[in-house]
Amino acid sequence: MEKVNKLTPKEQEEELKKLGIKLEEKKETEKKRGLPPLPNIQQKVILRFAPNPSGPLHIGHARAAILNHEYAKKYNGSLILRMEDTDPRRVDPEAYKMIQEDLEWLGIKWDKLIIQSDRIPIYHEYAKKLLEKNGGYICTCKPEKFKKLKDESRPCPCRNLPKEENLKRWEQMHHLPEGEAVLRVKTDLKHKNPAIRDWVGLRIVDEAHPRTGKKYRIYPTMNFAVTIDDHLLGITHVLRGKDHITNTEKQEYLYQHLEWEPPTFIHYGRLHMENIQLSTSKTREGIQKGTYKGWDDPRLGTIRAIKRRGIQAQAIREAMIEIGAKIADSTLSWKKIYGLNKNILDEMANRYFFVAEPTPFEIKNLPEHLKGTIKRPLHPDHPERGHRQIPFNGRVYIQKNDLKEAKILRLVDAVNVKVRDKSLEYHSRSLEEARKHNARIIHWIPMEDNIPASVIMPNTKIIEGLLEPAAKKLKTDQIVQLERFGFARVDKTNQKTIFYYTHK
RNA sequence: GCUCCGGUAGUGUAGUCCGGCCAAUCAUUUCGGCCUUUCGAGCCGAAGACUCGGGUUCAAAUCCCGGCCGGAGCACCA
Repeated sequence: MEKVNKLTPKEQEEELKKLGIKLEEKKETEKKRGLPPLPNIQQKVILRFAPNPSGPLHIGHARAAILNHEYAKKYNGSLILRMEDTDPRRVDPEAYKMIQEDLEWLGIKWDKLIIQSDRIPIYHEYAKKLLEKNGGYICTCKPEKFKKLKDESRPCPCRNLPKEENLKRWEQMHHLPEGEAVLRVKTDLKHKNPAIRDWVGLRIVDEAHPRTGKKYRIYPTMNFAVTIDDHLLGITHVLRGKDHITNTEKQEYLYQHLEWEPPTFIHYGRLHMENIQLSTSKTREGIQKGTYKGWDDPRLGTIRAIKRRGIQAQAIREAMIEIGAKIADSTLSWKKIYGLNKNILDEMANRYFFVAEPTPFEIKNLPEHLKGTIKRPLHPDHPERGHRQIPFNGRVYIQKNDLKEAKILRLVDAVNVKVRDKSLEYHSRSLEEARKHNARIIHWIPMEDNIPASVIMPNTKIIEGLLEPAAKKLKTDQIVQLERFGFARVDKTNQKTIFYYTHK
């Protein structure tokens, strides 16, 4: 083993060739990765992603969206984006747009967009049908009274009304004040889970809807609207969180009443994100209080925050595919995301010098002929991308923390210097000399030609510094590696270049 | 409290249905070496797990029972 490790990569390769061994096993196992097959594939697979438009998407939504999208692709099926806005009080009018932006960034394409508030008449129509089939009833009981009866598995007086009476009550319901009547779906009053017993399908809401105003007063509940839509849209598989397990059970009664075949339901566990709370309502609160700067505050787990930090959609996608749709909860670690992201970024990000907390020096006794311009590749593995030029005249900024305990330093591609108290003195030129003295190789910035910059860290701390002149060409959204500092995304490029730090 | 569900390395995941080929997969992570004018990348290698206790069986990560731990639901929210 030790012997092998001492060999250079090339020698190792040659050794392998001699022995007739080929390194191809890795590729085979990679092909095995991916999502497990979906059960009950008979016809064209139709899936949906159905968010409540109450804010932009976060990493938890990304899982639902990506999983549905991946399965749709896998089976050449289609994906429907459905906005579930049947509670006027829980709608943020901005969210319709934000959700679509977030999905586009994630690389998710949907075949059809459905907005439930456009479909209220459809739900009313099926409400009537349900009453005609005697699968539901209009209940005018006080909530407390109904709850008491329900908990004792007893029917309320409204339950056994004839359907003609229910249809009449349905018409009257349109003029009743909020809270006075609901349409209940008949289930099993003896069901061991009281929540399932005769659940509410439609209710009166006296609140202007951001999209339809006061046009409607009777809105379906999520369970009612979802069932009708999933059937009408031909959804074959429903992939959703395990918090919907009892909803699935509720919905099954409605499928029975309407004599429809339910889709295949798959529930996955909760997704936590290390050190981050994902709740949209709590995030909104934080923004209103001023704790967060906005939906894209780098401390948040929203898609826009992650994007702003330079995380690639592909990294998120890979992580989600790996987590999959199993029922056990899982915690996504930043390390995992960073690792996946780095694989992508390292290849694409060009390199630049950024000196944090710059300290100025004039190198003493620098031979005149060593002044000039140094050239460094934009990417060490891709010389074809070109080079950047950095003027060197002995007057430089270097990073404060590079001076600690340093005796001899090499300014990369330039010269070696001796560190004395608070000054730098020319020592030698060659790299070999630097190696001999075990000098740390550090980056630097010319004193006359540089660009002010700051890097916003994931905890919102700001690190001030200077950039090399070639960084003038940087444009917003480009991702670079600041050598020896880390990857960062260009956020603004005015007088000063502003970066968002991605990771090491 | 009641009802349901889960528990494989630091994290995620494969294997669990149909017990043996599991001295347990892959990714990420961490560490060591090689290479390198970035502490990056690459290459080589290593570390690290079946929640616990019983039972069934020739044989258990896998089947059964119980404990522990965790989660979900118990709305006129989604």
